[in-house]
Amino acid sequence: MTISLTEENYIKAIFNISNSNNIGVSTNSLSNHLKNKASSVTDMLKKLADKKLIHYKKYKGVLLTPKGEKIAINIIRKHRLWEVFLMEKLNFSWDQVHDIAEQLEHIKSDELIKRLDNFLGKPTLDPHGDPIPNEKGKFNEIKSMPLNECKILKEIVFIGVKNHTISFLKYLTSIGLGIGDRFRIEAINNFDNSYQIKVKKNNLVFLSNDLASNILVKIKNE
Amino acid sequence: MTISLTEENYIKAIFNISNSNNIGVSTNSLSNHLKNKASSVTDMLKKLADKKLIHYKKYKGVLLTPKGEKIAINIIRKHRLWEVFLMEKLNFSWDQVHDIAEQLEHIKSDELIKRLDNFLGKPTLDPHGDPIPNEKGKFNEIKSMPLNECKILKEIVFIGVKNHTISFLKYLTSIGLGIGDRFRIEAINNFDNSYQIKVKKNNLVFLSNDLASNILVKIKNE
DNA sequence: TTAAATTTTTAGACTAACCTAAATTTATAT
DNA sequence: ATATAAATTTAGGTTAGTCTAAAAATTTAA
Repeated sequence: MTISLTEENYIKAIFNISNSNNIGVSTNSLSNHLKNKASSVTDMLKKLADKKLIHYKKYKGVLLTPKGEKIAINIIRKHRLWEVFLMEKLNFSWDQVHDIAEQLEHIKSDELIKRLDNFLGKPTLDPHGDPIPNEKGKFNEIKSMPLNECKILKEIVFIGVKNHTISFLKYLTSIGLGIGDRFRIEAINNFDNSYQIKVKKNNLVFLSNDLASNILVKIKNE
Repeated sequence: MTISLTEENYIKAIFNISNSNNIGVSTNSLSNHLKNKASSVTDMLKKLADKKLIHYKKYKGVLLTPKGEKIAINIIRKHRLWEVFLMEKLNFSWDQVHDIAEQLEHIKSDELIKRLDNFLGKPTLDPHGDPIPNEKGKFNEIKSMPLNECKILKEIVFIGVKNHTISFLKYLTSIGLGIGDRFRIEAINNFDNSYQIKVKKNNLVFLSNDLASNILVKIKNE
């Protein structure tokens, strides 16, 4: 069975949305995500259901079948491996890799991905701290929390982002924050729940609660 | 102006055919090359002509405009750079790289190609000995001749192939012949113009004239 | 130089993936 | 509980790229 580029993008979108919401994916959420009209989405859902890639009942939202999920995970694996390649080997910055990987993820060759994985040293995390599923599709889940859930002053490790927009990533770079960096919560302002943190030897940085909610961290030594 | 993947493939085909025949490309030759019906080709030719990528006059065959040629050369540059990557970095063999590069050549990012080129050390030849056009589209033409034009026993350098099929490439590998290798013409059989050559310390190998016509060589020290 | 063969184009249809507008179903709010 | 709002689907249309069959132009060969 061949799966078109467009079908791949729908499957990936269903996976991403259901993974963050953990419930049946609505037609409208897909329509927003893919910037297509809801009626176009309905058309495609019928097609994917015919191919047994999703469970679809009119008006009830969709979920991937195991077969669909396998395809989704493989695309994500390819996307993240290519991101590592672009950053590690071609020296792109973490805010430049997404759009190119969005194209590369559709290249069809299992052998290519196997060799790329080896070439990169079988990485388990992509440049944004997201886990790379292994060849069998298993994710190595990392326990993390949004920074704004830390309510005490502590030494913290920055391990990922929730928001992947270029501007957000560039902002983090501008305040000297990169994946794996340690920093300290110096103050939490209780009037607006904003944060003051100190990254390495840099000056104090103020972060709104909203911003902090998009920074994934773990407590040092935990 | 955006150019679809299909349009890119037509442009590339026109370039390749006109470069080997050096004359206007016929509808039928494109039809054969692309394995599409001639009527489909005609449709696309009209579209490419509207976009000023080809010169097209009904029944008269086509040629690329400078604009079209620039696009063709860029695709070839990308194709060949990716082939070098696949072989040099991912250890694919020279008979495996074509099909994957056929997909990778359509990835759109000038920055990516610039960085890939640098990463690979700005190679000038691909794994089959074909020249890689530089960023400005200039080919470094190598003077070569088909082996079957050598009529005297000589020391020879293997620098390219005319036939790029997997089976031909595998055959050359099986007799120990790789790009850059030197070998000696030990005999030319005048009844059928077949060749006997000695590659390194290997035994004598017999090559039909037809086979020899697909092996591009230069005379050593010329 | 004209008839036959070949090549190319035109005409009309199909599919995938999109769209708008209207109809239908489900959710929400008095 | 029912009217209104929101979400979803259906109906019908468009475009890109393909196809088959028929018509037209060009080439070839007697």
